[in-house]
Amino acid sequence: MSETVAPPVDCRLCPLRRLPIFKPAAPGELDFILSHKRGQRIVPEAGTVIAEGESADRIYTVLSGWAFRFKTLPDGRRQILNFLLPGDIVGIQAELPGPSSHGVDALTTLSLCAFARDTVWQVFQTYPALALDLTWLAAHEERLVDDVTLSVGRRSALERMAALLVHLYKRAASVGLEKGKAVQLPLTQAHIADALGLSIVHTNRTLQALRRRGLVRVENGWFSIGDLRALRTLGQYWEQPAPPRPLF
Amino acid sequence: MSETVAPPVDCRLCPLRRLPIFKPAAPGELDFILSHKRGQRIVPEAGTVIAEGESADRIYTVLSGWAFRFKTLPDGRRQILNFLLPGDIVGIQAELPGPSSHGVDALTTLSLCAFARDTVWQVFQTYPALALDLTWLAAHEERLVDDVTLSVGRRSALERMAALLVHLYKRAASVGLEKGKAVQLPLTQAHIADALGLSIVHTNRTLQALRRRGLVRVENGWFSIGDLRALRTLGQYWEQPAPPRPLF
DNA sequence: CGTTGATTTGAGTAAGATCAAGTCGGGTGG
DNA sequence: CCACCCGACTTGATCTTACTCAAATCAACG
Repeated sequence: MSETVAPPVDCRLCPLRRLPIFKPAAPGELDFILSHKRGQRIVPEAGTVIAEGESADRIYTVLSGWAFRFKTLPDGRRQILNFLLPGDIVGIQAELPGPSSHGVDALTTLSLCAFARDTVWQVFQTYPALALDLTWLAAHEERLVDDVTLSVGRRSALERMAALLVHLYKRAASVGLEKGKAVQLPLTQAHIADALGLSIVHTNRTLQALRRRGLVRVENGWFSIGDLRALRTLGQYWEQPAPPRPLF
Repeated sequence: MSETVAPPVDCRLCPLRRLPIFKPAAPGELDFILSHKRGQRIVPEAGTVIAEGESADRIYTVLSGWAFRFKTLPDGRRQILNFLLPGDIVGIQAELPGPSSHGVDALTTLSLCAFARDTVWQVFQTYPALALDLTWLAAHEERLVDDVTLSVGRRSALERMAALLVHLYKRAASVGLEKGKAVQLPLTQAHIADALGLSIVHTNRTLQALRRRGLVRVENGWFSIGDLRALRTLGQYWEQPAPPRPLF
């Protein structure tokens, strides 16, 4: 897997920080983060960020691109746990040393800001506020997984699909990936199936059902929502309004 | 809901700390924790610890008893996200102020050690190592939810049941709830159904299938495992060996 | 005893899985 | 340029798992 490590992007110029969903960094924090940064890691489309069951010595922030977290059963069945977009952090949940209980794969070319694992400890020792931010990010991720669990456990296929699409659309839009009324959706139907706990065939038919009803449009990698209200109602999906989130 | 607030149990005498799965507290930490403790909260069986959608001003550690975390859809369908046993922490994931995205109910009479929410911030400011422990506990919980998601999304009913029972047995045993070869299982089949994303009827039949095969025994609230190896194989469930965990 | 909640059983149904062929592009090599 | 290949997507048919509906049993409890 051809990978690149590029010179670090200067955090003070980070394009993500200009987005309104991220809260501004406190004085000093940005310099601290920058000083601990170990460079960019570029993972190609479909590449492995963290292999399931291997221990990683880095943690990352997604600078650009899409990825996903997953687990597999010994016999190969895979469940996608959540998706990672710019601003998300990769690998704090593996805080305890030892093998990662999940894998992370890239959906698109992925640019990651890399940090040594023990940066976490430095943060806790010297920037309690930033440490709390990290914990916030971890807790936020858990919340996303909670939602997925609810979906997979208790929503019908159609409802799951509706909820997932609204979720992804909103998240992509919130990090500036909306172009007009559409966002790029770099997922194959196999990914969607693994995220929803469905077979590929049924995923296909379910997606078609939503299309037929005019609720969503999907065309060569882009997708847009035809009727947001109807999709939300169908999926019983309303995310709680989110205050600006930290960006590590 | 009749509730009690009792005088705090002295953390230095906490019976949980003697269990081998918990790592010893560093000097000073125990006094710190004790000094921030706001007393015991006793929640009766089936009582509400945190109502879904309400903001809680406390966080808790489970001293004794069982509870569970759940989410519901607007139409009432419920998904149990994970179970809480002695030593687990309740409510850090709601670190951001605002309504809790999940509810917590007691399965048995529950004894909780209560702390003010801003204790978290105090911890981060004054005991970085303890703060890291809190984050570890949060990350650990996420891992449990990851497992549930995998189960609900990709395991068959029988596999899910097998995996859940092994999981619960091991956890109960690890906090000293094993009596001989059995542990008390304070769940109704409705709880199991909501944890596995199944209907009650199917849960019942699935459980019977495991019983018929001699893999588990369940009798009036107690349960024991007939064939651990077979259950693990059936459920494709092997937890990773866990180092001693922090206890807040 | 009567009530209530939990568990169990039976019968019929439906959602979603599986199996098996397609189609439809976008490359690649000849 | 064209044949072919491969992966993603579709479609149809059939099968299974798990859901729903309905009712019976059972135990605890007042």
